[in-house]
Amino acid sequence: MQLGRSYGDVIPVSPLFLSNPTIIRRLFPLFRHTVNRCHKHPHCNRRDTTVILRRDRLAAQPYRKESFATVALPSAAANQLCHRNHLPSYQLPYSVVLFVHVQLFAYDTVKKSLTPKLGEKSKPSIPESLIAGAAAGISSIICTYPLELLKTRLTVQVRMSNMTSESEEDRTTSNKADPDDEVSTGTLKKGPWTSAEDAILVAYVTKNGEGNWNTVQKHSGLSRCGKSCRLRWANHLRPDLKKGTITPEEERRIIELHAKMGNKWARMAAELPGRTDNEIKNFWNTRTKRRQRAGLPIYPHDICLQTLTDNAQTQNTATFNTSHAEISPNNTFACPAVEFKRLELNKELYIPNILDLPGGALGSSTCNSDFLFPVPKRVRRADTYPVFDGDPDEYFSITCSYDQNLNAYFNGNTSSSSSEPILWAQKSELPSIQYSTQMGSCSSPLPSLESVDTLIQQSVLMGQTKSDRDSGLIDAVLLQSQNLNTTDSSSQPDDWEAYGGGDPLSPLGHSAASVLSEYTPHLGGGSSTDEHQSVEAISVKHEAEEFGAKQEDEKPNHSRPDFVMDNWFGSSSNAAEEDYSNSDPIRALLGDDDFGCDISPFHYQSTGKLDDISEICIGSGNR
DNA sequence: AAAAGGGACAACCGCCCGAAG
DNA sequence: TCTTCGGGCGGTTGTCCCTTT
Repeated sequence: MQLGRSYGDVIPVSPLFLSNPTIIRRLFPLFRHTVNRCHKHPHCNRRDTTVILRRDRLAAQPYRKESFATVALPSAAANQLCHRNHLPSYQLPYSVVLFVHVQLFAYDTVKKSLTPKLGEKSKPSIPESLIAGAAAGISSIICTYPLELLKTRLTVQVRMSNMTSESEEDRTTSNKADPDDEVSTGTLKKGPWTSAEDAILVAYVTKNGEGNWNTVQKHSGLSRCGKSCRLRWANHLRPDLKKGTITPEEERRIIELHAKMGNKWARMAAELPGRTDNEIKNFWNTRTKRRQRAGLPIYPHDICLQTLTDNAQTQNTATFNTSHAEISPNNTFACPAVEFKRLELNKELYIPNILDLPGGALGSSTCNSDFLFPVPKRVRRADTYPVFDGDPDEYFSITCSYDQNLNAYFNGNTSSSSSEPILWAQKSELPSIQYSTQMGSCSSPLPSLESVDTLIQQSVLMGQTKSDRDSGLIDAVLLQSQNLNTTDSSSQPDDWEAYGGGDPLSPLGHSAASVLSEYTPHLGGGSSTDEHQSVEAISVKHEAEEFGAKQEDEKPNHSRPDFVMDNWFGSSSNAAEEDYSNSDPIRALLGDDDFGCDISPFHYQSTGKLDDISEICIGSGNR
């Protein structure tokens, strides 16, 4: 299967993925999949399923992708899953879960930790913000990535598979460049971003919105300057970014825009949703270079003619206006001499065919000289714009030849192409360099591979320890609380219970989701009203709209995770409730069904349904 | 099959500009 | 007027991957 430059979007999944109806119903629209026999073992009845993320649909439904997260599995379970599914050991299985599940788990974990056991002395009163912060922290480190960042992870894993035995020398080098060193020294970090930094930035922007980039460092702990944060967000992490190569339609639009605007990449990006100025600039420069090398014109003739016509009309309009209205100070008719002068200068270098030039440059006196002749700095006759070869279809016959599937996708016509491979390449979400020095062996990724992973493993395995309170985070909360509460708190009401409202099982009035979104320590800073609207609440609103908001009379709390799940997964039937109450959510979280081993000794009183969990084995796909 | 070369691309940095205080 | 900040853009670098040898 040809996937272009990027192969990270191919995800072999376990059979459980296919057997879970809710996952299929909710996730599969985001994927294309093909089922293949197991080639490794001829007599094996198992079928491999190759799943490809459909980023066009992800982009069309941003609120859905926000609501899923991936969770790393403990290594033992991961190895077992790989073994069962005949996957190489370097492929790390992940669970795909609803983010609200993770939040609920974090909530209950914190709650359990802070609730005094029978006969135990009651704990000091703990500020709500600290409790919520602890839950938020646990949630964030359990979640490996939102689904949208899955590809980043995929790329890393593929790299790991290719790294057989990196020398210790390289590790030493990587240690020297340890970002922690820079953090400790207080200097601002430069260079590629790590996924951990990305996660922090995403969390910060999700919480506080865009803008005030210089405060990001102060409030989030990132050792990055504001501009670096802004660029990272704008060019890489923004959820509305359209990933993938430029489509022919976009390409044509870029050409048109460039013919009108010149190198105004930001303005062009504004006309192309999901594309960044940098992306367009890179595309244009590459395209220009390529076409110059091939001796092809920069602008197809039809665009030249179209722009020429447009500008002629504009000029007529302008002429009409100038004869009937006041002459604006901005009207460039006021200074034609400048344009003529520059035109003469350029004529000395190259007298182009009319079709070689952007129509805007030719037809309008309002254009600037740079765009009139966007020639390279070192002008050689062969490097200037070649004469159009006269074939009107030359340009788009090339691009359209591989675009039929694309058109089907972007036009929403998927029926005819559902069995076709995705032919365009997907962009890698992170610079590859950032992992290259940190990769260890294939079978056991180094903790330094990603600090996030380490945290995840620790977090997921937290319950395997003797005490749930082994979490340093919770200990820190307790410690800080004790510092804050110098008075005896035994007589004070249980804030946690009070916070949770009347429901002894669920976080009711302040759901875990709302708690997490409302109180996030070290991230708080702004105070806009939007900050109190959790991502989940937003998702619920979208979902409620989509499903007609049927239960208005019941006036559900839209921020409640159980409301989310009811809306997403249809029913709140008794059977479902029973199922949920009987399940061990962490077992489900870790894909227990598929492992058949005890990998989750949590004794967890669930507050949410966790019947829609499944694994994704992240690996090298077709490589 | 392996190595080398080169194109394509992503992403970063630095400089500059305009707006706001 | 100066400073700060956000943003735009050009240039550059490093990596991936395909093609050629």
